[in-house]
Amino acid sequence: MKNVVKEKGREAGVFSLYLKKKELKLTAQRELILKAFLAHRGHISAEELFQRAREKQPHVGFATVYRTLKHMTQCGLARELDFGDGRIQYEPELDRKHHDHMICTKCGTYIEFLNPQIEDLQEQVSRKHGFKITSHRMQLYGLCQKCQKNGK
Amino acid sequence: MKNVVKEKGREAGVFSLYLKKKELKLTAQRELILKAFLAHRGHISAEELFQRAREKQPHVGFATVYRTLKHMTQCGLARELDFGDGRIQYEPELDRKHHDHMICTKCGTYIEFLNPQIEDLQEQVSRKHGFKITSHRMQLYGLCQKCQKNGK
DNA sequence: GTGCATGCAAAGGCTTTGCATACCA
DNA sequence: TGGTATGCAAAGCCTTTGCATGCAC
Repeated sequence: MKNVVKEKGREAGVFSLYLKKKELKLTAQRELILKAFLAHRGHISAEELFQRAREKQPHVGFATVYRTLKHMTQCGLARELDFGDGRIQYEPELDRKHHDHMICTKCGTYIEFLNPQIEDLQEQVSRKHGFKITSHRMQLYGLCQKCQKNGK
Repeated sequence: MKNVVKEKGREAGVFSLYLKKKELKLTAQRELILKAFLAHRGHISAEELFQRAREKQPHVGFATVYRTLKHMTQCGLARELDFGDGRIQYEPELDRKHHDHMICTKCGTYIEFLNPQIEDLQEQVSRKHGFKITSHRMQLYGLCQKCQKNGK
């Protein structure tokens, strides 16, 4: 039988299944943090997610957010991003197409993009080296349109 | 090895010029750290560079290494790399062709590569978004040939 | 009930900063 | 000589861990 999870969304299903398999528990905090994470729909730092979780439930601890993010990453719900600013960013991953980022070094905005040709070439290059890719990161740094204009 | 000093290489020139321009001083420590950095010819962490500098001059300080790395990065002699392991790696940049990395997630070895087609496509994509690239990072994560075999 | 989960605080790892002294230009 | 640079240690950041208590299963 295909899909068993209905009203909760596929993510919640994935998460609880993952927890069950690992003999972990589905707690109120984990649900809350997952929900807040998904609701944000974009890059978010642990700190920020912590704030959002706290808005709903003032007792949530920092450590719990970190631990939950680890789990969400493990089961493929979240992806870690490293923009080189010294903190890890997370973004929802499940049911999102893979993509890369252009990051404006002036204002911090980012553009998501996906270029199939580049993805192909990455495969080709690694094959040539006998390397087996499991994931990749690509970030283009520079100036967005707006900042280019303002700079002049 | 006392008479070798004549061939200081272009890097030393770049560095002292940079220092002069910024009205900074060329100290023994800065020379030492630069030399150790260039001698290594590969990725190196601040910690490691600190060790190597200490071998030559036992009371070099940690902070000095960090401060010097900043300067070397500023004047284009070094490039910061972030492999996502929580520490910054540095590599010599001047007179080195730009390249990207494949990193084995099992044994940590890395392969450097450059694919002109990918570089072109990066330019194209960003142009399409009105974005002006100043630099980029691309890391492919996966298993190197050796670890693929050992895994089986 | 039994273990895992939580919250708090404290500890870790890497990097930066403050300060008195040392040293280059 | 004056202003940087240095070394040391302490402080900062982000993240992880320890521990007593709480809670899902």
